[in-house]
Amino acid sequence: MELRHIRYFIATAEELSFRRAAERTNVTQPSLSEQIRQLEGEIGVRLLERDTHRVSLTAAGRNFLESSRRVLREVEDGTRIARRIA
Amino acid sequence: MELRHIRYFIATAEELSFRRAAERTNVTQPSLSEQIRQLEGEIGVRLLERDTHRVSLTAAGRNFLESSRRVLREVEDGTRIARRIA
DNA sequence: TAAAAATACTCCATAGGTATTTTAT
DNA sequence: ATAAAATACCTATGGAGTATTTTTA
Repeated sequence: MELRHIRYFIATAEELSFRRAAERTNVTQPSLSEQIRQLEGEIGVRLLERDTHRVSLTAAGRNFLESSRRVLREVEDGTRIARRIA
Repeated sequence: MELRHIRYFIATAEELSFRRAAERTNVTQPSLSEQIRQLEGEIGVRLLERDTHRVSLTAAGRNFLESSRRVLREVEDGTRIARRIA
C-alpha cells in the first residue's frame, strides 16, 4: 500500500464517483479505478459498492475512510512540524 | 511522498545505517539512499546527519520519526479494522 | 440512449539494480 | 586498507494514458 492508494480512495469516497475523483486527483478514470482495485485486493475487503448505478461506501469503507484521513493528516502534520523545527 | 519513503526512513533511523536499512527493507543501498534524498528534498529538511563517519538523526528527524511511526501504525490499524468489519 | 465504471492494450517515467567513486577512519 | 555512503548509469516494472466495451437506469 502507498499513500497514492489512500489519496485516491479518499477522493472517491468523498465524490462517490470514480470519474469525478479522477478529475480531482488529476489522473484518468481507468488509472484511478485500477488503484482502488489494488487497494481492495491488498486489504482483501470491498470498500466501495458499485453494483448499482451509484457508488457508495461499505461499512468497512466508512471506517477505512476515517483511518485514511488520519493517515494523511499525520503525514501533513509531521511534515509541517519537521519544517518548523529545522 | 509515498509510504515507501516513510518505511525506508524508519528503517534508516532505527538502524542508523543506510546499508543495514537497505538489507532490512530488501532494496540496495543506492536505491534506499536515493529515496531518503527525495524525502528530504520534498520536505526541504535534513532528517539524517551523515557528515561524519556515522549516521545520526537531526532534531527534525527525531520528530519526523515519531510521526512516521504513527502513520504506519494508523495504516496497519485501519487495515486490520477494515478486515474485521468485513 | 447516455453516463459511468470496467477492460484491454500501449507507453514511459522512475524505482530499483550494477558498477564505481568518494569519503572518513 | 576498509567500510559505508554517494554518484553514474542502465534496466524493467507498473502507474498512467487512449480506446473501447459493458452495464444500468
